[in-house]
Amino acid sequence: MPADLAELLAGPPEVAAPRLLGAHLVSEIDAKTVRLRITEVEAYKGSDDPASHAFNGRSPRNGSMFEKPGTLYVYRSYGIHNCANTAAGPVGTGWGILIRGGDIVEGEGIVRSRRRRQDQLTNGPGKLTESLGITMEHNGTDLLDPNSQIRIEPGETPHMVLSTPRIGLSKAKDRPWRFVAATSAGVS
DNA sequence: AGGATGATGGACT
DNA sequence: GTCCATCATCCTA
Repeated sequence: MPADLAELLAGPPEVAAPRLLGAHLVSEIDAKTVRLRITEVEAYKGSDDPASHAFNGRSPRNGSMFEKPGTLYVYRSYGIHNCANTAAGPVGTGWGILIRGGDIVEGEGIVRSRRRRQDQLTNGPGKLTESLGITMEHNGTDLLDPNSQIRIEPGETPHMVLSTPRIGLSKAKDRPWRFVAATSAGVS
């Protein structure tokens, strides 16, 4: 819960990502509001990061990650799921933060109507986008604009943050750029 | 509780 | 043709 999200996201993703934990990801689609408290993120650092989609430069697919910090980058994963990132860092760097998980603050009924499975609702990047109704058509949305259908808003600071290697990668497994909010109840 | 697998689209060689 | 920043389901135990 950075004082200023725009300022935070303008910085390097491995610094901004852990501080994004606790912020809210809000979707307001078809007059249905879902609000999540972000609990799990991963940093990707463009041309400095072999695991990043932006490692080989800008392309039609990853273009929105090169836009201003706070721009939503949605990509299709394994032909089935959508995953949501926010652009970070100076324009043109291709740095970004993948939003992997969150806790539902508002709109659980909406989420349940969108998900077939009724457990494990928002604890993975594909599940999270399905729960929020985020699709490719939202690619490029300004997450910092209060008028956007998909937004990030300031939230609460987690008590503790854990960092681990990122999930599902074959490259750059050494970077501990996955960040998880730990509560007093425990972690995962 | 944990490992294997199929689904499926787009980017890239 | 191959490689995925995944998920749900179907096994074996």
